[in-house]
Amino acid sequence: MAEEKKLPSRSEDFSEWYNQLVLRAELADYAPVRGCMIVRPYGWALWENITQALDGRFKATGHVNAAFPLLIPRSFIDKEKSHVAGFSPELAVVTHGGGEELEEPLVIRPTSETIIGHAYARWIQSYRDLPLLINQWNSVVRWELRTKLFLRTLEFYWQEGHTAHATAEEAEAETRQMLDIYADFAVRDAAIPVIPGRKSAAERFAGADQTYSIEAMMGDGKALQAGTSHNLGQNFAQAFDIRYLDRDGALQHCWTTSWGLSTRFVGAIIMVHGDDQGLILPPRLAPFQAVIVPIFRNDAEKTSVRDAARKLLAELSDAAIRVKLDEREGVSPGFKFNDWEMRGVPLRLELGPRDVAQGNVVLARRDKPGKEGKSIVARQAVAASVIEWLKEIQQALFDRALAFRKSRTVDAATYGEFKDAVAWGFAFSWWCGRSECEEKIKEETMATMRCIPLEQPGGTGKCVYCGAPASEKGIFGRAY
RNA sequence: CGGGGCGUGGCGCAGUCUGGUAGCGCGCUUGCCUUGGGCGCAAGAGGUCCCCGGUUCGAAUCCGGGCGCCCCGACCA
Repeated sequence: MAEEKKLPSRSEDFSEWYNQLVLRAELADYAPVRGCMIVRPYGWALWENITQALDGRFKATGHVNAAFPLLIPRSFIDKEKSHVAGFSPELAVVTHGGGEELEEPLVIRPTSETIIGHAYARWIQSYRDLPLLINQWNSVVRWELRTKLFLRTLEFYWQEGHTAHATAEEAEAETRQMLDIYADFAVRDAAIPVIPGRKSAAERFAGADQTYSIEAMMGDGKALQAGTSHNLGQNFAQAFDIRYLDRDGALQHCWTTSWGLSTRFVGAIIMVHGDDQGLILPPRLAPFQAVIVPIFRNDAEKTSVRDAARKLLAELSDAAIRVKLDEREGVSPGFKFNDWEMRGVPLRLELGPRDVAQGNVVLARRDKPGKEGKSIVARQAVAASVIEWLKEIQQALFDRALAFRKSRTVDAATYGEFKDAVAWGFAFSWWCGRSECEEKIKEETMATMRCIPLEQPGGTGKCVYCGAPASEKGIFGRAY
């Protein structure tokens, strides 16, 4: 078989493996504008499943969806001083409309804190209006210098939740609740182990008092921030006059939060689970959980196999399994096997004349290559087996990813150990909390403080860089 | 913005050094044959050689300028 049919090896050239996989699995394509991405139907189907998994959780916790405008007056961005500093360099600005130069330039939203803050100021009068819990699904634009499909594109799709509360405690509880929701989604639906934690001041969102994130380790040992939740304190409330009258008749500023998870997460799924054959999708998010490949030699066999395959399709669909029957003409079963493996379908069902005659179906799981992952299942037990196997695969993917992360995470106590650790994975080390140490580490090792995990070992130690007393350990790693 | 690579049918590339008929593989179309791991055979379709200017009898090729894309760093979800 020709080399060009294969992906570059994941272990030899992770970056190129990733790029080609995204294109060949037909998740996305390059757009005419640099750094922009066309999300193809298969990629969008995956994203839709992500959105549904999250949206259900948002609604279950009292959030509602709305839509705010794409265009924001330039002056809005300038109202919150650290927000301006953080976002100005990467704004796309509209200067003309209807053939005329605009009096005030409009920016294409890089995030919507400002325009939503403006609306909240008008909507919130009383403590009775609180909390206000709104989410929106949209796309935003940030003029990034270096882009990569899904991981960092000029325009990306995401959800951004924006809430306003009466007290600091409520805002903090909301911020943490949403972080928990992201972590739960990542673990249960995407089979991606994540480390929930607090960001350092240097890594904080522009305009936030506190930023939390879930951090995941990719298949090359690098870190990816997979979701963020910000406690904005009263910063935006003050900048946009979001105030309410409390029970005692006193005028108070609100406490606000924002939280987001983007199409970047698709990149995480690819980089955590994929292998040299292509994608491996977690069953709970896979557009197709199973694919049926019919096999036949002549017209007589074709008819009987096709009829059997269609019955099987109906039966599995009735069992609420997302299943696809591949009836494409003119391509061999072998081609289809490879094709669906590239696309990461968790389970393949092979149905040929032998199987029809013997009342069997051959099941092949995507996460175990070759013969090891194949078994023959009695026809009447197929639906039950598929459901069982999908659960098993979901769990196996998580277990494998967690084992991988553990194998590449070192409790580095010395700076020497630390440098070795971040060259290929994570270091979990004591940190004094000073930005100077963080900065030096970054300069010398290219590793950044990913987060201070919520889960701490307790006790105290010495900063891995400067040796000063430290009360918390941080996760460090090279990041996307 | 620094470093590197590259622009030639849809995709991947050769041809550029040394100017002279635009080529190969894959893909695509049609027909036959195949189908249990990326089938085979045959016949076809498809190209402003990134753009502009210059040199020349003649430019994909040489010279000048521009544009774009990808990769690696700094910034970032």
